[in-house]
Amino acid sequence: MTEVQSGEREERGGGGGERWPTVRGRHAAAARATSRDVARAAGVSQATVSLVMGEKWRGRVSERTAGAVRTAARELGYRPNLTARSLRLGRARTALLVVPALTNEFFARVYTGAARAAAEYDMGVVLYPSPEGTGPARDPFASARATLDGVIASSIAAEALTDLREGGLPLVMLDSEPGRTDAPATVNLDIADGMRQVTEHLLALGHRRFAHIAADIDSWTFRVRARALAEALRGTAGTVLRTEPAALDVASGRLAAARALTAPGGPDARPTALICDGDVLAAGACKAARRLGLRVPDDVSVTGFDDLPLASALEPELTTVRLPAEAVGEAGMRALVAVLDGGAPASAALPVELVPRASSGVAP
Amino acid sequence: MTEVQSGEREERGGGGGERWPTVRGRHAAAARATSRDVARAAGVSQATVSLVMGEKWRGRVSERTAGAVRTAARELGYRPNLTARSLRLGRARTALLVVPALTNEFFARVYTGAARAAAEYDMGVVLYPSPEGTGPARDPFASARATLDGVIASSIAAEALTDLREGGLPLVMLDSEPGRTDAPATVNLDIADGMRQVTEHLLALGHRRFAHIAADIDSWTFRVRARALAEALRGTAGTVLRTEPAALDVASGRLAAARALTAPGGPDARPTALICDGDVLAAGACKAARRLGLRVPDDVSVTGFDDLPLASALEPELTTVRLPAEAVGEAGMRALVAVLDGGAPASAALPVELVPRASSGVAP
DNA sequence: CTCTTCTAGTTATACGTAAAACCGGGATCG
DNA sequence: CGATCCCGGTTTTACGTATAACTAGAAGAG
Repeated sequence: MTEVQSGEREERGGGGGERWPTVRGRHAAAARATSRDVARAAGVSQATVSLVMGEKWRGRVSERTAGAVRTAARELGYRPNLTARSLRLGRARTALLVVPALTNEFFARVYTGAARAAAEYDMGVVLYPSPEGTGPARDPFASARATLDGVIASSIAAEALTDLREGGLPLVMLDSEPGRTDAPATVNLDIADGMRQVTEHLLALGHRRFAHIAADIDSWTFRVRARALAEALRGTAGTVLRTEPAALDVASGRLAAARALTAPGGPDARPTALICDGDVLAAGACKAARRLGLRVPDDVSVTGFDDLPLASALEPELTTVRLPAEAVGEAGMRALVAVLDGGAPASAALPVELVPRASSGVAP
Repeated sequence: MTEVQSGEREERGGGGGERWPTVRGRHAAAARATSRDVARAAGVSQATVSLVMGEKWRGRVSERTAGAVRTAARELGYRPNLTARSLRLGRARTALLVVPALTNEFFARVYTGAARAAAEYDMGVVLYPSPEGTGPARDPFASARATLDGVIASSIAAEALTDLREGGLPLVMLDSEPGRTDAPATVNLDIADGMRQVTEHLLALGHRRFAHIAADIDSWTFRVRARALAEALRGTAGTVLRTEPAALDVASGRLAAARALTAPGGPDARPTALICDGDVLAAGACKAARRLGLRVPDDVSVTGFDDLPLASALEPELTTVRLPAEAVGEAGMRALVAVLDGGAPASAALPVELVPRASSGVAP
């Protein structure tokens, strides 16, 4: 693999040579049949072909002619040029989905849901793996190689969205603080409820001393979790909550959990439940516990968040919160279409679900 | 969430109403400045704007005028309409990436790599989560909402590609049988070498009785693994290989491994190493071993494939084979660009790397 | 019989851009 | 001094489609 440094590209374009590596000439594929070719073959005008292909020929074209056009189209292997169509219509039927990182399965699933919903509206979704994806693509709108009708931004801080707003396109925010943005529509997960369910599940199992292995990312979803956890504990007397921040990977989770489990005060002060902000962190927490000679869940319960495949691959299987990622993408797409149709701004919050498994048990 | 059945859509479009839910009218955003607007503001012709913005004004436009154009463009917030540009140029600078499932992190990483490489060529990548993604999108070319310059297909059986070939576009195949297709270019992983490394690693640890927990998918990558494994064992006397097929999930891996570990012949005939076709299967295999009271790696070694984050989240951490997924996507994109530039068909095989970790140890 | 309406199309135009072809005038050259 | 060449632009055209505006003929209305 040749390493390619894609450093600063000069804006003035001064020097010699092409601005980009050449991708020249048309390939054989460019010999596609156009609507005019079909028209010629069918002995009609181009407009008629357009009418027939667009299924808009109610009373405008006879059944005979329409049949001839369709036959000709099929024989020539005609496919309408979507670029030309987009230009003509002024709409590309394409949405841009901005996600932090596609390798996070949550976002892959959001994409899947969005793409599925888009297909129902004969729309497409193009991805922009965003800000933190440090690739050379700087401009979301240019990275989409087509005109865009709208933008769906998932889990992006409202502040980081200024360049998206700049485009002036309809914007739907997913998984972001409701009300904080002036986006016409938002779709959120009821994260607070998820955290509440986790907490109550553990309280019901008799736990009183908790540690929150908290993602050290300053975003809405994690702030909500911390708040919901604190509130849920408030209802029960004699609870203790300790918070340990961690980056979102296994190793950090392990370190944070180790800190929580070895805090001064001895075994009697040790938390009996580790509430983690993600399954990945929970995996680390399990490691930490085992390394300290503690059994999960007998000595310490561990809970995750997200319900990744990882959660059921671990041993013991993780108690976690299932997030309807596809549904988020789907709802986001529908919301965008609603906005494009001139609908009123709307917000939705999707329910999440506690999945009790083997990593949580009665308090020791 | 409203459930939406997106069943068969009639091709004839007979009935009443619109074919698709409406997405009508232009949004406020459509009031974008065009090159003509910029021209007017700068007091030049549209052609001049095009020249300046295209960085092709070597000796054609004076520094003064170019400056005026750029100023006007900035003030009007001008962004060239990529759809129009694509139409004019006959190339969309867009490639279609066909993957089996984006939720498989391998493919998410392939996409990431392809997108990064694409950006270097000022190209874009649009996804088509393919055949098995049973969504309503049937037509890869229509699902991309733009004209395409080429197609990159990852891990798709050559037979399933007929409708991709039909488009007549340049095609690059990733991770597929070299020579089997007439694709102008292919990029493969040296899977055989990976399996060889695993086998030799285990042989060196003294293992002689193996079980191959094999993906029950009939694709090139898995056929190669089985063959390479068998060949690698051939060099050593007294080795035993048993094959257990499994679907690509944890539960199936567990069942297959359980079958392998409880086969008749008692502990002396039991395999001491489980070679799994994927980390997910390996996770299942570890579960099976532990459930049978066997310790990993003391009683039985387990190896995976892929080096997903899962591999290092498990306990013990998995010995596995790291696949340079981003590099595959990157090389695929570069190969496509080469083909578009009229280059000769080429094939590449990328090296893979054994990552020895805690799940493999000396034979008991 | 004339006027309207309907049918089944056609002609013409616009979307926004890139680039080929053109063009006026000053400098250069033989 | 006339022909040539560059410089710095402008005019024009084409990409492929969708659709508004038009039209020729037939049928029906009054």
